[in-house]
Amino acid sequence: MIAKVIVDVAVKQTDRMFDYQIPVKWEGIVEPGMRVIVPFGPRKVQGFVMDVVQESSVKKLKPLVDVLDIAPVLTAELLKLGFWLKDETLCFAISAFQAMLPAAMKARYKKEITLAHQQTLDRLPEEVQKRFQYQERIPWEELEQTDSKLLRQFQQQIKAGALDVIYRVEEKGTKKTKRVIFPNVSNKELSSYIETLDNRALKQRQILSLFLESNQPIIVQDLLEMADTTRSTVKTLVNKGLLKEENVEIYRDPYENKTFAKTEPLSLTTKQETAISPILAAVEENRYETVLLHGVTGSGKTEIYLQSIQKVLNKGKEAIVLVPEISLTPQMVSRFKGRFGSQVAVLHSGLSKGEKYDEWRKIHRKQVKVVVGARSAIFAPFEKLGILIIDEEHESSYKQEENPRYHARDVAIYRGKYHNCPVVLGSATPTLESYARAQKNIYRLIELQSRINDQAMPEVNVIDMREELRSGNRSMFSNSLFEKLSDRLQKKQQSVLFLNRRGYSTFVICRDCGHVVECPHCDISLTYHKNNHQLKCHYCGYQEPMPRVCPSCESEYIRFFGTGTQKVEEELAKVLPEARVIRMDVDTTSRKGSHERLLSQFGEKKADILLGTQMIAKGLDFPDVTLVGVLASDAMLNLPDFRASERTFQLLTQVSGRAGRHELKGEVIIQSYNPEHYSIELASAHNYKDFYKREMHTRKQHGYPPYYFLTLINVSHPDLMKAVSVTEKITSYLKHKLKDHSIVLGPVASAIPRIKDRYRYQCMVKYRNEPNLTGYLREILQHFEKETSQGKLLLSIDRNPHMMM
DNA sequence: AGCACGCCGACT
DNA sequence: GTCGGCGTGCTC
Repeated sequence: MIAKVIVDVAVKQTDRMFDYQIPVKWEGIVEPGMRVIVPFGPRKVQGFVMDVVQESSVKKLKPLVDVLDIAPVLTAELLKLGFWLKDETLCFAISAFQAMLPAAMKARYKKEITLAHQQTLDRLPEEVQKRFQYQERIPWEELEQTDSKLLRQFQQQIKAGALDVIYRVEEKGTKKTKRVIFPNVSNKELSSYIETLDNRALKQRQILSLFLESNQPIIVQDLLEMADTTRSTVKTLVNKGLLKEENVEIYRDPYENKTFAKTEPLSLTTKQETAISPILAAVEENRYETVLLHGVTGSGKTEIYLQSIQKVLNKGKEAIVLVPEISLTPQMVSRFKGRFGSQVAVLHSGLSKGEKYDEWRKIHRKQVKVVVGARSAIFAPFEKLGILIIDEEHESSYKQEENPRYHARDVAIYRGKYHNCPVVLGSATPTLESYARAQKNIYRLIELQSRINDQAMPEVNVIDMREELRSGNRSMFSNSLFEKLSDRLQKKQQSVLFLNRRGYSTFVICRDCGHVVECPHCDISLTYHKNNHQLKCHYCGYQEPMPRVCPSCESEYIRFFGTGTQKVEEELAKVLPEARVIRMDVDTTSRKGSHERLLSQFGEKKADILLGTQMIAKGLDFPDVTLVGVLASDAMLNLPDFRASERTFQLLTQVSGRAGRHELKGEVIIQSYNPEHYSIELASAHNYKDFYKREMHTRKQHGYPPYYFLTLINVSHPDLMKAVSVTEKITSYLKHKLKDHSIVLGPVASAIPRIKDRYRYQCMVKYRNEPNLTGYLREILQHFEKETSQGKLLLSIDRNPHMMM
């Protein structure tokens, strides 16, 4: 039997199947979707079995050397999906498969040197002998670090056959095990043995009767505790052959110390009833359908998800729920765990590699029926999917920004069609793409226009910051915001202050000559970090101390500019010294669990003001928050991205949704330098529909999605001229090949023209119908293959880009 | 990606 | 004359 294998070498030349002989002992065991270890050239690599066949056109096949899985880790569906992803995103097959599995399952490769078989040490050079004194195997990296003379000696011995090179493949993830004890004989024998026990053997008797009662394996620690005894007693019984010890694999449960209050389905409002019925119908009829659930913040979308999932579970099927990375807060997790208990696995970036691996294996072993997770959870290896839900459908985190550059929404729809089940996209601010599809009846549109209990939407005031400036207020808080903050402080209500850092970073500028300190390797200004008084580049990590005088004109008036959360915090302390502030940003939430901890502190009312970046925009639901302030609402508007308006609208709507979700009425203050901009005006009026119409109009005018498809080709090279000329070649090739009404733009420098000493150029294609474009793009990759594989030239193609930079 | 093979320049 | 540079091509 022959296995067709995709090997773990992500380059063009090996992006195909290689045939291997399946040794007789594994015939019938090796199946498509399993991981194997195969010899590849002189070394060994991991691979995925794609198919098992009878014949091969290759003459001398090597046998595969190991099988890593008992059951396939990729289902037949996922194998097919992998090739679809490869076609769709122009990535290598191996990259597609690796994206579907937890990182812990990726192979690690080790090269080591050992003494050849039957070789004695004394024949080797002294230096070499020394190295083998304390270890049988010497890691290759260790040798590479030593002097070249020794390295050469080793190489000679390898050539002479006295030393062997061995290639090992290891799994990154480790399985955690625990020792359990269980009876080695029948219950009958056990009880009869108890009779014969000496009267002094109290503990032994106790232990054995515990097993008679429970009839199942007991973890050693638990057993010791239950019988209040020590290892030696247990050992005695094991030695007598009555009990047996064994290691069993256990799962790390990231939520093991938390209890989730069991929740019962809430009774739905009439509006929710109407909204859920088409979803339930699709579940019932095993019918694929994509439903766009457009519900304002606080309209009760989650309860709709929960009850739809309940229906799916009742049918014996499984569910995947995607939530944006950032909102995988305990609040969201506990709603799912509370309703479905141990049937839920959670997959998000807050977990360690090992924890993710364990959660994934729960899915693989069908021990759970519901997965709640970030983007990659869309690949959960379920085989009886009954529903796929993407909450906050518009979130940019659903698009992967590295190969394979997929969008979770597309994968969800692929899987929904495969499993004949509904896909639900939920959002208060759907992407224009999705809403347009709903308008064209490609998706079914379900709208929830009002909040639960008809709670009013918060009142939104837009403050013109130019006016403030004119009237002499140069602080970052408008008078109105300041007054409201003090008011809440007095009433002992809470406020949330939102600072959008993207676009407004704390760059350093000289007030005399206007010189801005930039990164020497990237064309971007450095950001000031207060804690260590350093200037840092966000793209390459370069750091330098904050200069005391301007590097250009030596003026002393060099200051940092812009508003970081740290700066806001300081200002707050000046104007509202009595306010207790919790600051949430990358700096304060980098440690594991700190995100969660800060939020719960705020929830316990240990602070009056929550100040933060993007990460506090979504999903938070605190009853005493009655004021939300957005400090710089238009920071994003000026980014070089055709979605800037859409992002601003989404963000403002999301942020406003944080206020007044319960009995207390909410109020929102939006500070802006562009108050008349339609994103800001319409967001403050809670008017999605008009925003949609308005924005669709601009998209049509400028030839952007949803009217046009987009493909972005990024070229980067250390040599500026080379970067330009390659982009130029690509651009003219595409112009030549594509239809006249398709638009090929370029070569243009990227928004950040240089990162890590590489010049960056791009070519953008706008088109409506180009069935052969994928082929042309493949041609381009092929044409530059040699140059890209040498590492100097970097080409990346993004079909449906979300980041234009 | 690794690794071997092979062809040119500067060294014991 | 050999060592070692890295361009080229292959991996079932």
